[in-house]
Amino acid sequence: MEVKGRVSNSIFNNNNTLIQSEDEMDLRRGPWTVDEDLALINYIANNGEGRWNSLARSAGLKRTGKSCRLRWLNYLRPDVRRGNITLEEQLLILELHSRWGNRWSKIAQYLPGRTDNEIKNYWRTRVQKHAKQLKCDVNSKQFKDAMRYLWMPRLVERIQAAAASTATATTASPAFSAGANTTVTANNNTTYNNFEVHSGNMMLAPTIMSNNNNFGGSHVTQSYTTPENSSNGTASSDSFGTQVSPVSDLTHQDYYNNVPVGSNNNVPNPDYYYQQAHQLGFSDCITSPSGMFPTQEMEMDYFNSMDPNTPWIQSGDTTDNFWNVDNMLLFQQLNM
DNA sequence: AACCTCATCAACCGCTCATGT
DNA sequence: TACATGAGCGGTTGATGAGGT
Repeated sequence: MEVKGRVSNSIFNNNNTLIQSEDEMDLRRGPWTVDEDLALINYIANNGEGRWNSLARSAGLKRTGKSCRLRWLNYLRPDVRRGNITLEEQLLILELHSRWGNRWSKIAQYLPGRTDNEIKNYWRTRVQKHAKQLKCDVNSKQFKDAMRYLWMPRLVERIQAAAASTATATTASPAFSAGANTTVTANNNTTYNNFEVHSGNMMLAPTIMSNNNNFGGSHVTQSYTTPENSSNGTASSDSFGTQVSPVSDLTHQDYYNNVPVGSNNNVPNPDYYYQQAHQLGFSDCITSPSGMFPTQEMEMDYFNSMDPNTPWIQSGDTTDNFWNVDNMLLFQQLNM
């Protein structure tokens, strides 16, 4: 397939004499062919990259310099990492995006081998999908809270679980504790079914058995203890001193050096996210009534905004759903 | 089998910033 | 200092394939 298009600049020689006007040029657009790729790779191998407009001409490519640069950086570069975004990478993207917003190229610097384009695509297709499911804007406070206090800790747990299952032949330690009651009554007598224990803090599931969507004044009156949690309340205060460096001048290695790791030593400590909330002034984080949100207000905002028909439980890709198969099973057990 | 919908991702576009003259 | 050019960034588009009906 050959797609021809106009270019934005005419070509001049060293004497600034017009060699070829825009209209005379016959530039290709659209998908790159294997031959074009080879031409670009060979040229860069011999001459290096940079000066993309002249490179395109010298390499005999009927492409704009921009197009060559993009093709090289996003696809042909030898250190481009391909394949699915890992859990660790997902976590990092969420974390860094919460700091920097849509600074894709900056975020990409912290994910070796990943391109800004790839991260941007990930964000648009996966993350924004969740926002859509929750019927809230991806930049809204509610969604950011959900991301920080639901999604990210969940990712950390799953990373830990994966690491644990790799490290030992035994079953990965469950992030959830059985035996918790299935019904919780709030101050306003709203009854919540279908909750789970989440890193020792109870997390309300979306199925809220209430006739009243207004959470005014409500909070959950029970808390739960898990093996992980048993140390949270006491030890975490000591570890609050661990901080990630200020945003501006972190290097990629700095970042990894500063994110506290759990006992596994390879993965971040899930407490980290709760600790960060604490540092932000949400000192109720760990002991909040529901354990889910740093403040009751956040919890109310979040649940008030939720549509009871939100499709939280979905089939398909479990790598980025809040509710994966494990959670579903627990969910069912708790409600038998 | 044909059609439709949706997710994914490569590629393009317009803009800004940096650098050279 | 002003202008031209190249490089890079973020937003958007469109081709493609997978899955559902």
